[in-house]
Amino acid sequence: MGKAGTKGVSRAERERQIVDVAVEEFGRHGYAGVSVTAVAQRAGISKPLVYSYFDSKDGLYLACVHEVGGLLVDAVAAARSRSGSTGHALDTLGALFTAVEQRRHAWSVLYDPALPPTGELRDAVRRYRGRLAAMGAAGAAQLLTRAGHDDRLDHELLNDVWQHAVTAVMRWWSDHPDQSAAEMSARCARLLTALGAG
Amino acid sequence: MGKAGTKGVSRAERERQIVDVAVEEFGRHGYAGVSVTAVAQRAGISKPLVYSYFDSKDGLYLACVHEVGGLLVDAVAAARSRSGSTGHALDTLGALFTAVEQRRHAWSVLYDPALPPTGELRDAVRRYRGRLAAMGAAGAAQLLTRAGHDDRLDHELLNDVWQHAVTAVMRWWSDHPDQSAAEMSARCARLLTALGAG
DNA sequence: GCTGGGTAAATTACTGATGGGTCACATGGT
DNA sequence: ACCATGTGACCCATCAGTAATTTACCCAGC
Repeated sequence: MGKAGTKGVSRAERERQIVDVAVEEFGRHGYAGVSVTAVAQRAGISKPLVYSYFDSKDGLYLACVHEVGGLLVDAVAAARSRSGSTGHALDTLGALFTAVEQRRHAWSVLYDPALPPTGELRDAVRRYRGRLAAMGAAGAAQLLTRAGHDDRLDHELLNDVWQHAVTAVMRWWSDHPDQSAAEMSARCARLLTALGAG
Repeated sequence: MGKAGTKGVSRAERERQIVDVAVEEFGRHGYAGVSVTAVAQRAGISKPLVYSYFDSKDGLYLACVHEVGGLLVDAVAAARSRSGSTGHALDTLGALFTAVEQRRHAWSVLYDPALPPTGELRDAVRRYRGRLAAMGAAGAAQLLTRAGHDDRLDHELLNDVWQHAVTAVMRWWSDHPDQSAAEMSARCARLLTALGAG
């Protein structure tokens, strides 16, 4: 690469570039599978610059978490407010699809199962997951109570299953880049009706 | 540690011990999150012995894959033959629960999303996943065709969602060690009926 | 019944590569 | 001249993988 010296890119702009690259890399290969060097190279800069802006690998991942966490939470909240408090699953899914159509690996950043099990990173991830679960699974709770079940652990488990199901859809979408958000919505609509759930 | 020299443990027995430990470690922390040294320590032996028996880290993981792959495929096959070719999802789940009650991390070994994307390991995992999908999702295919949908990609996606849903249940179970296999079956029965699927 | 060697079961100590993280320094704009 | 932007080179821990060696078991032949 060329010599040192500024290239006319402001810190804020550079941070956005780095986070963009990092979200895709972390989403693809997971926290453990990505090296800071790799992110720096794909962003066209050197490793110390990443550290100068984000302090550590965890700091970089944390920035990604806040980026995609905010995106997803906002999308689901907006969908819920549009379709009333009894938001159906399909509306939530559709909102997620359009929100991440340009950044399809965003979801995986929040749902990497191999994160370091301690520290601030884990806490931030859990907070965002919790907020998504609280919103996305209000409908699930309705389902259960309507069926006469109100076991607390049942609710927990159903939440987990729902979030993993979304993960499955998102990963499948990553493997089928030709599919549009609208097509994904239609596909999920077919699946949901075939399953008999509204 | 003590000196060198045999401790009166045969190779076959030692291999079983190592694979047992490795399945748990790999299931907990994923392929990338486990070092061969850690497996050796938890098995009470030294690293070179692991290499002498399994050649490489991939070789060790491969042994784990065959172990749990065989276990799971056999369990699902038996459940299917018991409940006729139109095996319901609940029977499959119950068979899985009892099969892995003593090794609850087995499923995660087959469904680690961060495996090295090339090589024999990936192929073996894909084979076992494929066999499980073919059996477990025959019922899903019925669901879709009965609802009038026969899109090939829809089937693919539904398969993925089903397998991720099982992953979710298995991970939840790992986090709730007090639950028995029977309780898990009952819980999943409640969830399935609440969802309206049979 | 002892002895001695062949072999299986083990270990300590190394190597080479990679990855997180740091330092001293270089460059460009204002 | 100053500060933000930017880099090459380095440090240290860890990890996959590999000698070289050491100990215990087993079984011939005397």
